[in-house]
Amino acid sequence: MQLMEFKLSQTEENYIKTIYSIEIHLGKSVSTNKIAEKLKTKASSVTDMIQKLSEKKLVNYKKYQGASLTSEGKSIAVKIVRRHRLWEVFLVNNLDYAWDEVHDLAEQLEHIKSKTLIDKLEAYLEYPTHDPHGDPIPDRNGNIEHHKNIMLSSAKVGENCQVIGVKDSSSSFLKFLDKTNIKLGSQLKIISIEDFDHSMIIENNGIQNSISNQISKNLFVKKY
Amino acid sequence: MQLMEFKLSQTEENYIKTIYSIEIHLGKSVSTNKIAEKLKTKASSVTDMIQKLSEKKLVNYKKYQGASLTSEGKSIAVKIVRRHRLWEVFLVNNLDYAWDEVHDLAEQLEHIKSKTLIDKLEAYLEYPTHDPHGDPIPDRNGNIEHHKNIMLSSAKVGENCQVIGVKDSSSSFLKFLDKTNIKLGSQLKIISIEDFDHSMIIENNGIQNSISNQISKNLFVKKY
DNA sequence: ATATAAATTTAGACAAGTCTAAAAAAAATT
DNA sequence: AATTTTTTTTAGACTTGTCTAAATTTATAT
Ligand SMILES: [Mn+2]
Ligand SMILES: [Mn+2]
Ligand SMILES: [Mn+2]
Ligand SMILES: [Mn+2]
Repeated sequence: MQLMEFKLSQTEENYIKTIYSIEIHLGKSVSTNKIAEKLKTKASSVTDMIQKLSEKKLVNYKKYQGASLTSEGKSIAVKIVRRHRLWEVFLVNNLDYAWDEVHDLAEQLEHIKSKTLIDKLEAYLEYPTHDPHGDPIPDRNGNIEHHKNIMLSSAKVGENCQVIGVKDSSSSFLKFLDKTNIKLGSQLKIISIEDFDHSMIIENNGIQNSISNQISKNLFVKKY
Repeated sequence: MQLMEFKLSQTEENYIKTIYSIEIHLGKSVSTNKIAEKLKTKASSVTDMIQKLSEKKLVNYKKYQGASLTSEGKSIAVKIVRRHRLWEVFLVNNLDYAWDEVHDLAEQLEHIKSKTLIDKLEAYLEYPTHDPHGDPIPDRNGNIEHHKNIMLSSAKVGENCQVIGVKDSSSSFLKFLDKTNIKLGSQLKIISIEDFDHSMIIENNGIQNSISNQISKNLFVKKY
């Protein structure tokens, strides 16, 4: 059966993307309330929409059992994520936005409909593999690299880590990182870990800083 | 009275832009039917919308008298035109689209809401003054150059003209120009004009071509 | 096992924008 | 001036997506 081309509304796309991101995160089907919370809408509205998406075979749904994406729904979600992240790259690399400023704009731009636009944008940006927050960009066929979930918080004293992504993309978190001079690529050495609250002293560029567990739990790193 | 910031829907913006372009063209208030035709909607829908825009003081409206933009409405329209044309420049200059492919995409992109995006895009594009069809781009204060309405059709035998814009931006017209090797900046010499149908023989880059009146009426030129 | 609490779904209403059909006004013809 | 035609407006219905309030189901706690 060939992939039908769907013309989805902006709203439908937002629901699909939201279900996708929660499902990835939790690894199981997504509750009505979770979706409502993330979309800042009401549970009753969510029920309506997932029933509609279920009729379109984009969502698996049984009453009171939560929702999960079908493979077709997942493939649409990945396309939306691809558009979102490529636009974020453009905004940061070309238009000189800071990494904490681009999310809301990308939320709009990801819904622009065109058969050719995103591939042309990707070529213009020279095929970036990650967005400004370190998240992988799916390729044109929907293949997406798996984020290895190593958080800074799991590192041990004496280890060296390189920052490769942020879990929380909120402006307040990103601005804190700017202030502390932590960016993608930063090389951090764990000097010590406080038993009581799991805060860490890290060395970054020769400078030592204390970092709360709240922070270290939101930084993806790779050890080296 | 200070300029209120309006949050208009995409639909409202499209009505305003449509009224603007017809009003500019005709120089008088715009009939319900004309708007309906251009927006491919029904007259009754148009009546509803212009009444709504009238309540918002963006449109002057008296029953059965057609609609015209207030100065506030006009200022909004110019902003939309600015966004449209800057996006068209980006699509052609940076993403390698042809000039006949960008209109529908710009129709979507012009509705992206942001206080900063368009000025940043304009800077990135290095402050272009005209879009790919030769139409002037309003500056950030809403000032827009007046197109001098000299059409190629009004040129006389022996005169030299430079193409500076197209009146019709339809894909079929633009593709015809591509085929005939006429582009913005092309220098045309009028070799002869046929009395019967006002078709012209023009010389372009050393090559002579016959051009119908339909064509010459849709090319903005300046004489030199 | 029952009672209580929490989550989910249904029912009914509303706003935005659209449409068709009918009524009213304006314009064009005779 | 009266009639016909065209344009515009109104009335009522429909769609998408939202909400509140009430009903139902599932989960939790006694
Ligand atoms: Mn984002
Ligand atoms: Mn991102
Ligand atoms: Mn255009
Ligand atoms: Mn244009």
